[in-house]
Amino acid sequence: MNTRKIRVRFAPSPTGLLHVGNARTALYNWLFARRNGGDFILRIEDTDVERSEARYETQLMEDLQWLGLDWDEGPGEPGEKGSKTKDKGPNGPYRQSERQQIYTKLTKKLLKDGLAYRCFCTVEELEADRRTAVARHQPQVYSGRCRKLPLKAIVKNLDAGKPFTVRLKVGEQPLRFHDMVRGDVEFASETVSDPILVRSGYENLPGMPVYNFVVAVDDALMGITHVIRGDDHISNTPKQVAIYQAFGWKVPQFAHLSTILGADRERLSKRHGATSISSFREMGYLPEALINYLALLGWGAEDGRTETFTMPELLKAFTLERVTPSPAIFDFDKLNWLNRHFMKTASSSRLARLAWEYFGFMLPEKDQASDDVLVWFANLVQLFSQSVDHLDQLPAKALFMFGFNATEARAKEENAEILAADSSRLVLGELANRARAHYEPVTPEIFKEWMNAIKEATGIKGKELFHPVRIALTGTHSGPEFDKLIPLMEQGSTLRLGVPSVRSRIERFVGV
RNA sequence: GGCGCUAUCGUCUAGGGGUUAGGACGUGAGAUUCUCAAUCUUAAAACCCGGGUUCGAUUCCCGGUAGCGCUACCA
Repeated sequence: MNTRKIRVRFAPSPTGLLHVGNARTALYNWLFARRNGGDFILRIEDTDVERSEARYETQLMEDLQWLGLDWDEGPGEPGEKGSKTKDKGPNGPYRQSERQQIYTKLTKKLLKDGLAYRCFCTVEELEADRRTAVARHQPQVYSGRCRKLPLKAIVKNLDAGKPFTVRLKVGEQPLRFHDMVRGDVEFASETVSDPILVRSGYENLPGMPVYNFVVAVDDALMGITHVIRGDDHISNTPKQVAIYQAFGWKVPQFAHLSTILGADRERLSKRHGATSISSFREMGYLPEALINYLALLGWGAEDGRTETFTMPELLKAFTLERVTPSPAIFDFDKLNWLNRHFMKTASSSRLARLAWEYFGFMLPEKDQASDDVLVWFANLVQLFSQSVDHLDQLPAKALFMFGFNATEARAKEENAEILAADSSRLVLGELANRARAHYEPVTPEIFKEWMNAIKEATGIKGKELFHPVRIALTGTHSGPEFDKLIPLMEQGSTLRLGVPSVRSRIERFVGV
């Protein structure tokens, strides 16, 4: 029955970093739009002048782009740090701060049509009403005192220069809307009462419109067909519906997404650790892992078992009908699992490119690195990324590749214990003998021969054999397989990165 | 206080009037490996409570409880 093109919007306020909750809202909007051939609109709700900052707006757009969520209409592309950009799309402006005249014009219309009225009640009066309402166990709503103010009284107040707010006249009928996630929702009109549309102001100096007014106006004027947002807006929705009705606008479909909670069941916040998209990026999470995880937080595939999705797969599978209404706790473990999954499927060159920055002084400037270094590093990243949750953990794991402190390795408590054994001394002695007599690069084959020979000569095998050798080479008794490690060390030692060769490691550790 | 939303393993979820209540993360055990990670196998683990409807409710209805949200001239 509704053949209008689907149009959805994501409307963040630039008062801080984009966090995972909002990012999920953006994702669901984007998926819904893309899947149904609709438009995804980005609108900046920057009416809170105190807290809004242009740099957050830029950051916001960069975060969305990083996630792969592009918009059809909105404030252009992110500009130079915090500079405002030109609108893209025919329904702008897309910043609420630039839409004031629109709101003022519509307020006048409402007033003229008798659908809204000036309210001269003071904050103190309102506060008193509220207190009595609570005492009487009644809803705290506006009494409607100024609704029936005779014209004479209004003129008198205006002449006296009294400031006023503008309130909407809400009718008797219950306010209903359909929620695609929760079904039909209904509010009795007396629990909504006459909401303020415009803050205190004067005839010649109108006040600022309030949020509920501007969202409804913007959504309607921008032709939004589906409002997908957080469930903290459910209680606002009847007010917005009343506004739509006053203007005679078609009420959109709503879909209210559940809250994302921390492990303590409180709303997820900075207190729970990293929650902003940019912090996840900085930690070396892959965008596709975050997207996949966010998709799973409050939605499940139809087959009830698929957990990993690429973006095209998500696009195919996602429907609003399968979004769950109950709140979800953010599970860092599962995110980590997904990130490990996507690190395995990512190409080693991409991983290497992303991981480069975490290695700081260990590596040369990226654009000055030779191809040999690039290839070597890609191999290193591929090997070590198997044992990390996210990329920024890589340098700690691979540190021993770049330098080797024999004294420190010996001093470590768990190492000292192993090294103290007679068998270890024997093994390392044998190893040193072989290394001394060997001037060619060590291959995994040669290394294997050494180990076999040592095993024969000493009768030591298994842990007693490998543990001390691993410590001598890497400084710890855990790490990747020697087959992979040995070539990496040998190749690395030719690259002027300060990577010690196998032989030099042994020499440094055992002594010459 | 009022209004609203929500309720299946620890977590994310599937399911739905009769099921061995399924999957995934995490956890335990085992296999593998020199070790860690990975991988494979395997185990433990859930329908908030009380009424009603019904031959039968975890599923439908009502109530309670709990959590969360809104209750602003914030967004």
